[in-house]
Amino acid sequence: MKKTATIKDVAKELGISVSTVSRVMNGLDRVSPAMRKKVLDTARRLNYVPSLAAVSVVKKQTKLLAALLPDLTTPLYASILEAFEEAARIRGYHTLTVLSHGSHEEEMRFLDSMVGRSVDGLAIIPASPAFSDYTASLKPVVFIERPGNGDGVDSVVVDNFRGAYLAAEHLISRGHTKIAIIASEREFSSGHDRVLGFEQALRIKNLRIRPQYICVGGGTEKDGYAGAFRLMNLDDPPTAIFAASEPLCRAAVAAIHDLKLRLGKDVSLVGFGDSDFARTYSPAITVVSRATGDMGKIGANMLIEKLTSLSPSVGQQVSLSVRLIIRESVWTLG
Amino acid sequence: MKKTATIKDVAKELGISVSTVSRVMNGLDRVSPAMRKKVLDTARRLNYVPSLAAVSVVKKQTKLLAALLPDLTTPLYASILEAFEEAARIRGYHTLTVLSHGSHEEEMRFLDSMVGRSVDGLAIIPASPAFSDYTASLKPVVFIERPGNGDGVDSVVVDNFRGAYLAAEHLISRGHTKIAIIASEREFSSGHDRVLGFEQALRIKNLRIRPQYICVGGGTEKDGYAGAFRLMNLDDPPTAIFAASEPLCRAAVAAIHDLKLRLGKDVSLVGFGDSDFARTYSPAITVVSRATGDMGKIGANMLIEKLTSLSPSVGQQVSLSVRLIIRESVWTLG
DNA sequence: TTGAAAGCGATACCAG
DNA sequence: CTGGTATCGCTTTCAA
Repeated sequence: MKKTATIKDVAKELGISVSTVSRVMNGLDRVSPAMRKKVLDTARRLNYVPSLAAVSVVKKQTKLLAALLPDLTTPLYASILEAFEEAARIRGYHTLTVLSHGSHEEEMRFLDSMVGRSVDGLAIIPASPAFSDYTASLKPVVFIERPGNGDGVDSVVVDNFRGAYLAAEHLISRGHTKIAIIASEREFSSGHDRVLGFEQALRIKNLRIRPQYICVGGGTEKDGYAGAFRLMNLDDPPTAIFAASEPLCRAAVAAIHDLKLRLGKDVSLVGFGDSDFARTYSPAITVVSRATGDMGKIGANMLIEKLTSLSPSVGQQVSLSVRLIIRESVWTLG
Repeated sequence: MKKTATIKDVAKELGISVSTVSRVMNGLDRVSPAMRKKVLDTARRLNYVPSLAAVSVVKKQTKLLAALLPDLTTPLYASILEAFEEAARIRGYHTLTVLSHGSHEEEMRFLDSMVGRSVDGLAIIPASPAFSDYTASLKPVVFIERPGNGDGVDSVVVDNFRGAYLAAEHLISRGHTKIAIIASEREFSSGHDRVLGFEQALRIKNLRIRPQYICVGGGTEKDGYAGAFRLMNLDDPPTAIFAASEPLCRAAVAAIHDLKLRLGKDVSLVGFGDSDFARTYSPAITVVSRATGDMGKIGANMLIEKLTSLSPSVGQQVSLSVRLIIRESVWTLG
């Protein structure tokens, strides 16, 4: 491991002061072109790069952003982080990634460890509903995918209500009246909003909301499978299902398959969230698609804006629009 | 933003020296229990947490690991990073994530930016074959998923050769003799090894390797689709296909579907790399599964071992075993 | 235009 | 056991 040279090494090598080297490295003026060149040359020759650690001690900023998210195997989160990292890097920031695995304890541990770890700002995809405003007083924070519940915290979320509304509306427009929903309550706000949007569509179209068609429970594939199974075994089963998350959608498909029902014929389906699965399954599945990448990108930009802006806007809430991707899993009735 | 207190604040508050505060915070002995308690209390009260930036200036270590990978939308990479982060965090390290998006320029830029950014070690999932030994002299490095090509660099990879061998062998054991492979050459070493393993199995079983069945090209879904399409339109098409990567497998399935062929009946298929898609498609797809999480975990542990060990072993090569998950996409011939 | 010196936040050695 | 102080690598007035 060749050890990196320090600013002193460069200064000594040239018999000049460290101040000058510092000026050159920071691209400040007040330094002669000749000197500048000499410094730059030996810096390169000695393989000198300023230590960010030392810089951040004095400058009190690290060009480091921390991102907290539940996991990376959920494509949604991976996609958000990917866009976040890219947007951050473009603006000169690096991204520190921490996974909470859905545990609120881990989330709190993260917050603690980020106080000392000098990061400039925090991006959080909460796993638990209970994010106190402890966060707000700490460092600049932006919540992604779910709103934080402190006062004046920024967040960028997807329009879950409207997404669910679109899904139900689509089903209704295709002649369905017996429509069920499988949603997760564990997803707190987002899951809840999807149920509301769904019900709103039925209400507006004057369809009756049958309690036995509202299947709200866990968010795992297992839960979804059980839910779909129960729904299709009802005396009067629905003709269409809205599966309000990717795993639930996958599970519904599996249940339908196992029940020997033909997807898109015996029963129609709309999912929430696009995926390779929905895209390539046969029949391909109609879904509500959210701009997942945008969430990460906008999140990063909002955060950096807060860091650099002199009058940081606070309490900003961005809600991203969704769109319906119509494929082959919905049958036209009547 | 309440600004964090410094060690001086704590010392001043108690009218003691910073040395003592430092000792307490670092859990050193040589400090009276009474004093220890007093310091701890006021530290908490003042919301004091040692600045890691300052610490790393003097200690020359940051407890920060940098991970470079092509992207996160590839589930394999996301899975590796997830396991890496967790293993690292358990051992007290944080993970800095940087994405190369497959560009070697980005990879080099990463290396450069990591010199100044004080990170203790580097984990790299190379996107390009050309990783000079520039890396070796920089900081402790471990390569994941593909071997680095410097001398004495550590790496943890999957046994691609054996995986492909298993896939072909399985197909052969089910009576297939006309077996094709769709592989990517862009995946350099890993793709190459898979072709070799595949051919080796045929050779050992005394099957002829027909050049027109060896379909080596790009790694995208588009490439895979074209490949499968071509194969099945041959005068004498294969009865089985080994798709040597996840996207290629998805593409092959799509092509087979579009050709109105029945997967698992008209044509058999084995994929490389498990996925939700392979698991939930109908028929479910037989695949070679690699322990993706292990790669990240082992990678992190190897790296940390190098950092902490007094006599770091170098040039270590770990090759992870694979296994075949038999599902429904392979038909037993006559 | 350049240099000297103070300071950032923390550690560690040396005294007492 | 506790305090003083040099030091880490770098930035930033303030003089020259």
